[in-house]
Amino acid sequence: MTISPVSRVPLSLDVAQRLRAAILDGTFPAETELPTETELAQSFGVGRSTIREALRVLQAHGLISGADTVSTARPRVTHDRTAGAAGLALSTALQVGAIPLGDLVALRMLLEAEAIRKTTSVPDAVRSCLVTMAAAVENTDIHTFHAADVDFHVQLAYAGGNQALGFVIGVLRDCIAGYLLDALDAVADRGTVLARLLAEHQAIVDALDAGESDRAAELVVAHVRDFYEPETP
Amino acid sequence: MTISPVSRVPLSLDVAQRLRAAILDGTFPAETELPTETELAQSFGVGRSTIREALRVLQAHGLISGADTVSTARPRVTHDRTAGAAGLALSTALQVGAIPLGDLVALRMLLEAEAIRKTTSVPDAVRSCLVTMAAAVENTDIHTFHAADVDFHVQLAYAGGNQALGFVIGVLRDCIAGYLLDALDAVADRGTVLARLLAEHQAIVDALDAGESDRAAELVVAHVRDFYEPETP
DNA sequence: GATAGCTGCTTGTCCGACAAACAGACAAGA
DNA sequence: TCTTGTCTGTTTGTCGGACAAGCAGCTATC
Repeated sequence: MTISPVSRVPLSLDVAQRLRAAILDGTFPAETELPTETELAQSFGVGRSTIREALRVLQAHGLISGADTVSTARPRVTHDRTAGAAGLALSTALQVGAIPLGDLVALRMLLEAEAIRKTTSVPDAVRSCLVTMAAAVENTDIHTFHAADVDFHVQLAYAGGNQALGFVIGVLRDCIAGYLLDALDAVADRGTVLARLLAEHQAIVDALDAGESDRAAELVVAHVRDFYEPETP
Repeated sequence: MTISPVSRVPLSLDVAQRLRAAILDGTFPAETELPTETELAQSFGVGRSTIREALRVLQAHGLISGADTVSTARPRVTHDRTAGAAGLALSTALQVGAIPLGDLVALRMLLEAEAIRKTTSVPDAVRSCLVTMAAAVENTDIHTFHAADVDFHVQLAYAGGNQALGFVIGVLRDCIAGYLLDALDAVADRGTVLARLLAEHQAIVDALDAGESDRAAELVVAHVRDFYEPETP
């Protein structure tokens, strides 16, 4: 009877959990390089392959930066982009059908309305998004427009002052982005649609500038709803 | 010049993405076993280690069931538990993101109020949580009470019908759970506090039973707020 | 002092190996 | 014939070794 570990999780996942805990509790502080794979393997008493699998898991959770961007030979720094990972995971759940799109949209409306209600002044970053969008409308550049659109909403969400709110809205946007782009792609008369969207964004900012947060909240709800339920007039 | 792939992502991540796409587009239907690791390695033209790393990534995304439960030698079936993976990712992001507790609580109040406003009938599961809580009050059993408390709110959140709402509330609860338990631990007169919390939960259910969703929503907001800001009378 | 080359380390990938667990076949006994 | 025990093959989980490529730091040369 050599061993008899408590449960039956593979070593690699166990290591992943321990590494995750070590990162979260600050043993490996943020923006710091982790030890070498070989060092980790030795300190955990496992083989390098096992460590690599564990690192992949952490990477998928966004806790360590690594190969998803450049993957050069530089070791690896610690957590960042966890929000992106969460967005991806949420969007996966969405695609697989675990969560209906309509529910996500409803949630987004609720959150954005609340964030805007709490917003008193419009940050410059939001205004510059409007400028970018306007330029994109000229060129009928869907992708630029969409990027600015996303930025607009996220910036506005954070402007409300509640970081949790801003964060979740950002994740939701990441998650819905695919659908949005597809929808824009499928639209025949893009110029008109983009112009209308731009006008709606502008109206929201105008309402906020006028100090009418509640009206801005209504506008944003309508803005989101209309886009996802174009059939309802 | 043997190859020159577009960017510099490691093979394993590339394989992971292709596998992910294959799963999402139905090449590997749900509840089906994937091919053997060796077969996958051959069909992708890579080594088994590479496939294993890719599989870990998919597993972290919740797209394939594998070792997180039993990890027995049975091959592996496909997607499920993507929501759980998304929850973990979101909660990780929230922890790492150093989001103030107050913001999390505010978000939770907003979401729970909305969920309750949308709730018409109280599910039996929620009522049984009340029973469990009552028993826990008798024994001053903090942990059981807390578990039932969490279950109560999550069940109620899903009762509103919006799965995304329930989902996010569950994640938020996970994030806040640590704080909550600590707070309960620090309380001197636990019996009184638990009894009061139980009464508040009961009042929420009563309001819902009476068809007064709005009042129930107010009660839940007060319930959450009072717990986190005990100084404000 | 500046630059070019060398050396070592680290990652990404592959391969071969082995124990353990499981599935199916196959043979022995009731 | 049916049951049961064994045996073999397959598959996962893990390890170790191997090698190419990129990068850092040092050294030697101009």
